[in-house]
Amino acid sequence: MSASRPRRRQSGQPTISDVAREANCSPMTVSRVINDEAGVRSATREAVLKAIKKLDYRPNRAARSLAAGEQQRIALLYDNPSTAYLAEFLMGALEEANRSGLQVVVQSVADTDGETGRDIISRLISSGFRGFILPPPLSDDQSILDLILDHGAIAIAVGPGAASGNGASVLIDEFQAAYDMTSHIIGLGHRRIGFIVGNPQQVASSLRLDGFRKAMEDAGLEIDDRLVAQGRFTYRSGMDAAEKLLSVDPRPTAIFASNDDMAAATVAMAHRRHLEVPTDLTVCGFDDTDLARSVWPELTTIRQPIREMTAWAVRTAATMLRGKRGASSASTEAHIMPYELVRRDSDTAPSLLQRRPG
Amino acid sequence: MSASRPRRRQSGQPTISDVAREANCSPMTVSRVINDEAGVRSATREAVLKAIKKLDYRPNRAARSLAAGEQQRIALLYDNPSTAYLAEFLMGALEEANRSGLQVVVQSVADTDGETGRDIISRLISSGFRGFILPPPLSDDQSILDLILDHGAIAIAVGPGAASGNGASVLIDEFQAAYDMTSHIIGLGHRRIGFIVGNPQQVASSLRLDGFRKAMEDAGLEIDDRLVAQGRFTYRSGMDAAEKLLSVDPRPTAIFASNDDMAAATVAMAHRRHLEVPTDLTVCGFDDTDLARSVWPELTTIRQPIREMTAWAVRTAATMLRGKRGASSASTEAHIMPYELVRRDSDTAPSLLQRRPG
DNA sequence: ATGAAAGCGCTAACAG
DNA sequence: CTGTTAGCGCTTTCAT
Repeated sequence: MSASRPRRRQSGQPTISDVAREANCSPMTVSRVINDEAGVRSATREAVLKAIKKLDYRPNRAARSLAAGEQQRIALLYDNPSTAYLAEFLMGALEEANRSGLQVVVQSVADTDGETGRDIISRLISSGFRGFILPPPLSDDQSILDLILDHGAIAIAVGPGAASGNGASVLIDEFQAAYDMTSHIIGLGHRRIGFIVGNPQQVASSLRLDGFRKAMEDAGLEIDDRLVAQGRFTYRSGMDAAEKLLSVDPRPTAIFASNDDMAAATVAMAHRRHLEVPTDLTVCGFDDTDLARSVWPELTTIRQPIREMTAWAVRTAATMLRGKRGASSASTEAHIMPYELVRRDSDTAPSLLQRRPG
Repeated sequence: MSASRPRRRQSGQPTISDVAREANCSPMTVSRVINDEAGVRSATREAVLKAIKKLDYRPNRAARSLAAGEQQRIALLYDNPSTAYLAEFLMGALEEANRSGLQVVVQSVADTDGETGRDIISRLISSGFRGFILPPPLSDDQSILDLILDHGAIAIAVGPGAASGNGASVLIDEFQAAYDMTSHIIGLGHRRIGFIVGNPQQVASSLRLDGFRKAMEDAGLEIDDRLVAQGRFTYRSGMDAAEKLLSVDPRPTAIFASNDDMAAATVAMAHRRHLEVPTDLTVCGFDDTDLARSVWPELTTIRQPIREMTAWAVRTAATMLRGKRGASSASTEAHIMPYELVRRDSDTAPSLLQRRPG
């Protein structure tokens, strides 16, 4: 009578039921264990864990998100940061996404034929996105953050100038990092130090400038206004700024650029003007992107753990996405990561000629 | 008797059944339409399509891969290409993956604590990966390609030197591109032209060199062996090579570097030696990565559509993955993409002084 | 050319 | 603390 229809099971992979059988419990208990839910006796948990290991069981993501009805996707928005930064940013995100079992979707927010950033975000939200990761300068745009949060979605700001009132963020102490680098340069014996400011739209820029100013001040050094030039974080803007600084008389013996791209440009400009680095000019950067190790001499810079920061952002988004309730509680978290002054070959003490006593 | 338990349906998203109801057919027919399967009357198909549009139906990926039992993931292997290249590569892959509904996993194949590239690939295959995308220099490694193909998985080579016997690949005509660029430089009036070779492990390197050689030959110019320097595609290696070339007497009036990183390094080195670019030295690159537009002067280079190439690779992988049968037929496909000589500001005719008639 | 039934692997909801 | 049941949205298999 009951002709048993052929079963479909295709991938030899073990399933939750296999584990349950092995551990002598129900699939539900296994589910609880793999989801780290409370309310499982530790003996049972142990048994399940053992069975999982024995069978080398790995949860099937598709089944998981289908059953849970979750849209395990988060959007990585970006608006033209430097390529080097973007590459790091992507790598960090992808690695962690893989680990957390999320799908990340990368979406440019720049001049996408008529659609504004707000349009794009609205569209993403209505297609089911509940999580967004924002690198600078987006992470500083409060109106974008608000737009996302107002729709009940999650926004994680990476490298914003300051932890904003709402939403999670991961950042380094920009002010202190710039302060440290400036102090380092002063410690080398420099007195006339130029500074190249970054994109004015990014709060981190002014923070770095503030750090520079404070360090100079604390060292009792005056800041020549002609020695602070405006840049926009691009190589090109760095060349222009460097040219301006190197034309000042007497010219600076050191230049601290707000990022590596502009520092690399400064080195190039110095060479064009027949100045050796670091002999004639000390040049320091910020970020420690790939570029810092590409140019010659390799740049002394501040290592900002971009990859790790993005990874944290993705991980946090994943966590917040799973814990549906109580969004408000954790959502204001700010995670401050350590930076590091990496000394390489682009800095040295000023030459005797340059050091003008008194 | 039958107390109806609460239903779980969560996402307001329309499902295949909603479409079926709207189109007055069964879910199965809708499934056939969205999968482009044969055997649906065109009238029926139209109706379904209309319903899909009306409801703005979008297939649920999780359900799809669960039911089909497919592992919709492909691995992007990489082994330390330049950051600029990597960023382009990733962007192309991610965009397309999003479109094709695949999950991409990025995996470094470089010195990952004791695990060799082969180990990593074996592990990935046994965790269910059936598709791999390989950028250079991996795309030139026949043993890696074989390893993947032998396991019945799919490998797509991006930018290999030549379309390998088996497996799909996407590339540009490296030889012809280098030939064109060299001809362009010759056309400007240059006679003493230096060339910086790329990483010897990449077949594309020798192809570019061959193109250079052939163009010189066809123009009736002799190649001074001292004017061909070995590099490794890195900025650093470019500096060394440029230094060597610029020390040759009489020095070249133009240098064609095999990629933008080395071209940028050449510009930097020229500046260090107090040569203006392009007035004293024409410098041309290859790839048109971000760097080409970052340095000053902006580089004349060959635009290689990395993003589009990777996108094609992902799309093809997706297609091949879905069409389970007849893997051998399509798997040898080679897709040649167009390149473009992008003229910017780093080239010009040699100055009169440099042009030594006869 | 179309449809009905079953079930992919997992988790929500409700008992016990 | 643990198990039972139903069903997520889709595709397979088989029948018509």
